[in-house]
Amino acid sequence: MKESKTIQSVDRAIEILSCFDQNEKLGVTEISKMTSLHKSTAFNLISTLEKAGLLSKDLASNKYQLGIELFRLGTLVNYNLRKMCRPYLEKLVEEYSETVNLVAKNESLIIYLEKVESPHSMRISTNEGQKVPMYTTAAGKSILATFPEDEIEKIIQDIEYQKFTNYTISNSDELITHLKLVNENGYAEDIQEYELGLTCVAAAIRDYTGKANYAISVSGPHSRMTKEVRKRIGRTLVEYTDELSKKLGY
Amino acid sequence: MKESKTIQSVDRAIEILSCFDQNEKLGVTEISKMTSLHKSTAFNLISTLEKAGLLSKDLASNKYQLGIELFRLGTLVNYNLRKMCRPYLEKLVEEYSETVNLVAKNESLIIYLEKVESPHSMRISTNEGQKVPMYTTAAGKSILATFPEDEIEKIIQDIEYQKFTNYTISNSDELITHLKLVNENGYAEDIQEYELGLTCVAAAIRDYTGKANYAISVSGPHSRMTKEVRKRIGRTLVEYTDELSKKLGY
DNA sequence: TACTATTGTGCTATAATGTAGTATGACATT
DNA sequence: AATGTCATACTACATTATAGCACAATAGTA
Repeated sequence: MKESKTIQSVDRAIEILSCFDQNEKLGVTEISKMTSLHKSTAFNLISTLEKAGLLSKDLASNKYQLGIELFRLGTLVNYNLRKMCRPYLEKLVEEYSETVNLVAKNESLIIYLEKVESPHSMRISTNEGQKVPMYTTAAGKSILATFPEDEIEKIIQDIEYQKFTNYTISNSDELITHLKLVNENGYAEDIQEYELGLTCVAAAIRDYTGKANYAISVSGPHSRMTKEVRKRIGRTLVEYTDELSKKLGY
Repeated sequence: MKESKTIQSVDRAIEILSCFDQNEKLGVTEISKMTSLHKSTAFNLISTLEKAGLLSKDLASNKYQLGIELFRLGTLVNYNLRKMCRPYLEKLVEEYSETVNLVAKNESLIIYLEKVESPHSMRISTNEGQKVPMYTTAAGKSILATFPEDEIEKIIQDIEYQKFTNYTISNSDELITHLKLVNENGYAEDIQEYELGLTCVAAAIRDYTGKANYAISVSGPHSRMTKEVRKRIGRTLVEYTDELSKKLGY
């Protein structure tokens, strides 16, 4: 991939939007400091974004926040895929009464695209838009396992293992063992690897190349996610994701 | 409001993103035609957006689509408000078993921010990000009714009434009558005005100025939304939205 | 109440940037 | 094999965004 030139003002505008990762509301000066842009430059960019609805001004505090138009554009992302998967997510919740997520690969992370929540009051609750490392989630592992070995090698090299629980995968050998198991079973498990008490089963959705960018995962409290239950969920997931993969041309 | 100057390249970049309203996937040439930009200019803008993750290239078709980063930014919009309202939406679904929406004002339209769906198989299903005229929805009317008379006048002037059903409000007098009723009751009704068989009740959430930018609406099949039911829902909505308004400093 | 600090916003000259035109190579279709 | 269409690369030039300064409004402090 060539280092293509980017357009400065667009880059800067996007950088400004990204400032709102940490803060909900920001003033011009704050933004200019965070981005190291001249206050005047920041102001012009902000005004442009505001006029387009990507930012909106809060009249109470005279600060800016992310605008509705950005929300609307966000809902269009992967719209068809999400629409296509939704009935499957709902079926899964009906069958197993656990929270079901559709996730997408994003660099070395996965991001939660869509969820249907468990009806139980003790349930797993994820947030759409949330990002989590691949190696520590069932969904991430199920996606990773679809990649050819040499690519996996490359991806694995850059992982900085972080110990979330006692069960978290903490080195590449462990991860590769896991991935092999995933390919044998067709689905991946995460048994309290990311959070104590949280256990997930996931299977990947492949496209026409055989690679996966998406996965469906079922997450429940460890106590309810017994070996037996996980096996049943896994089988259903494989069935559903196979159907979806076919629809994507696999 | 002064006609502030906007930054051309940022404007153009946003225009490119908006092209994906109609089409999920677009090539460089298509985009350059839609935006009347030189192909080369479009390419540079697209590359910039792609590098930032706001667009992503589909390797199969060599076309571009909206990127995950845009989705992630979208989930941050009004995050706190949505989080604050969610428990109320859920309570409403539990109590009335109809689909509940949180909507926001956006110019002369309302946009669906968040929903919790009815458990019934016959249910109203809206899409987050969808836009609908204010005058033809309970939510829109409930918001409009909170504005001072002179502002209402101004907004009403620009409405182009479109007849969706036999019950659709079709002129400003009718609308004003409706709005008066909304202020008497504290909540708004839409009885098959937008779509036959679809009936809604809504109440607005006010901020510290007394104006409303958000509303909660309950939507159900007309057959289930009897006068009696609407009244009960209305009262609950007023109670909940009052609580929420207080949290916003009203 | 007066004073100070900090804010958002407006303006302009200039230097840096984005732009359009052209070129190329890849792929598909005929 | 030839033609057309596509995404992508490069460069010179003119347009554009930028930084610096100025100012008014607000918030905070003495």
